[in-house]
Amino acid sequence: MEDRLYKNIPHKTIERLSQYRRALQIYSDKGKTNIFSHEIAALLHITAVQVRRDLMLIGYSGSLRKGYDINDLVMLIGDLIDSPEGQKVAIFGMGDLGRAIINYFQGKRDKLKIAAGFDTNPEKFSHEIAGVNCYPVEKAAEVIKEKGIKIGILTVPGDQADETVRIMVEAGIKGVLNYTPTPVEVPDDVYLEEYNMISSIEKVAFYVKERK
Amino acid sequence: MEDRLYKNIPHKTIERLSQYRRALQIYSDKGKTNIFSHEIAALLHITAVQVRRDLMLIGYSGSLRKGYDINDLVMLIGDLIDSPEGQKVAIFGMGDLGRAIINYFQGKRDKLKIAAGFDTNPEKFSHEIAGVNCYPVEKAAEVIKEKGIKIGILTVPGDQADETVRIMVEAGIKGVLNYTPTPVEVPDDVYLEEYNMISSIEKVAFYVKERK
DNA sequence: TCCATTTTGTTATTCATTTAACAGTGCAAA
DNA sequence: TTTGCACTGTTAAATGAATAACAAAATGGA
Ligand SMILES: NC(=O)c1ccc[n+]([C@@H]2O[C@H](COP(=O)([O-])OP(=O)(O)OC[C@H]3O[C@@H](n4cnc5c(N)ncnc54)[C@H](O)[C@@H]3O)[C@@H](O)[C@H]2O)c1
Ligand SMILES: NC(=O)c1ccc[n+]([C@@H]2O[C@H](COP(=O)([O-])OP(=O)(O)OC[C@H]3O[C@@H](n4cnc5c(N)ncnc54)[C@H](O)[C@@H]3O)[C@@H](O)[C@H]2O)c1
Repeated sequence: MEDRLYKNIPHKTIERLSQYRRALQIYSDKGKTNIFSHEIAALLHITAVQVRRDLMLIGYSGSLRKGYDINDLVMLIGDLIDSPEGQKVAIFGMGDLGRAIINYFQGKRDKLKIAAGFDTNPEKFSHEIAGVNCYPVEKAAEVIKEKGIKIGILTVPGDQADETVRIMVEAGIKGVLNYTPTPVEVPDDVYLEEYNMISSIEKVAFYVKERK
Repeated sequence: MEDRLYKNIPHKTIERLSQYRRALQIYSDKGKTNIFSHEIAALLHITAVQVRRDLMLIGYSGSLRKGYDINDLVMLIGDLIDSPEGQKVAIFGMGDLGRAIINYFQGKRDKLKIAAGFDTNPEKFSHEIAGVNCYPVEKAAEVIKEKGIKIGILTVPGDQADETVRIMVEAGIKGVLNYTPTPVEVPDDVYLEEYNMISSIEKVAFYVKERK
């Protein structure tokens, strides 16, 4: 099974591929058609070896003299990480962070669209944000199934995280990005990614302190 | 040198310690005074072994029958990751994300305070957010030195990231948390942590797609 | 008193990721 | 032609992190 191959790509490589694509766009906009591994590396402040290794894993070969064809590479990365028919995302919790994410993300990616927001506060229902409608959470299952949403971003208050993620999973969400400081649990067939901003800030603070 | 020890603690352990502290608070608020490794593990959805291993690394010993003393542990984690005199943070870019972070973070941590914001847009200067004043970036060096700020969070537009981080470093910032999609470079004596939200979303989308 | 149970602390092992080493190749210049 | 250079692609080694394995200690009950 060909797809199996992709399963063996390290998580970190997937993250970098997403960043390579952005970096390539910058070079492409400058009118360049080809790029060397060390140029990609410089843009991301990583090593050229790592770039080549990542590209090896996705089976792309560059030209020895001209490096990589930017268009080809952008397309190949797209083939790998994008879903051809596109994927839809829902935001749970239309507060400060939820709104910031919508304003920031919407329109950035062709194949990835925020298709709905959910909240418990009726004040949020009236107006849309960057073209995204806000629905009451009670309608989550209905809206998510109707629109075929499979990805959910969790930005409710921490004490609502468990209950909300339960609703998300129930409604058919298969990937959760949790920005809440509360770790949540999902079934095995749901992919979970958590990011704790306070930990990040404290981590930076710790290493600043230690270096003194 | 005793401090050397702490240098060998894995980065991931530092992140978890920050999360342990939050979890411990929850148990403490319930009136509990002691906790077992498997209880901490359950709150964070990790294994008890990992909790014990992390605590071993910071040199804390629990009681065989009663587990860990919550107060002692909270204090020890504080001794390790907090700076006794406190640390100050500056936000560069008082846009949607910068404001969300201030509203969210300010007041959450005793030893970590957002002490200033910086922006180029004069409209931002007039009013403060959650007690945080916004200054023009030209004043960054002055304000940062005066207040003794050592940590900076970068939330300017991507194309301003390089120039802004240069200003930060110049002004004496020793730890940077970059939320911009543009990777930045800092001197060796500055600690850098980058987080790319789009990569995270694309990563979730990728694994959702692959699991089908 | 002694044994079974529970939980800790630590060492050993496995797994994941990065970095290093190097062979191979195409081109340009001698 | 041949040599040197600047790349790529791949295998090998090193580092970092999670998991497994297990000895040791404290308690309660047989
Ligand atoms: N603001 C930040 O910069 C930031 C950073 C990191 C993490 N976070 C976390 O993200 C979450 C949201 O932060 P925020 O600053 O946007 O808070 P917020 O209070 O502005 O927004 C929370 C939103 O969730 C809604 N809500 C409450 N209960 C809900 C439920 N059960 N179902 C659906 N919606 C519900 C509220 O009505 C509100 O609109 C919090 O958990 C916070 O800890 C925020
Ligand atoms: N909003 C989000 O959810 C989100 C998520 C992830 C990453 N980001 C990134 O964070 C950054 C900010 O996002 P945002 O949504 O808050 O954008 P924004 O446009 O709302 O805010 C940017 C702010 O930076 C200020 N600014 C511009 N140039 C500056 C300079 N040279 N020095 C200081 N301040 C300057 C602007 O005046 C503005 O207030 C962007 O790089 C974005 O890609 C945003």
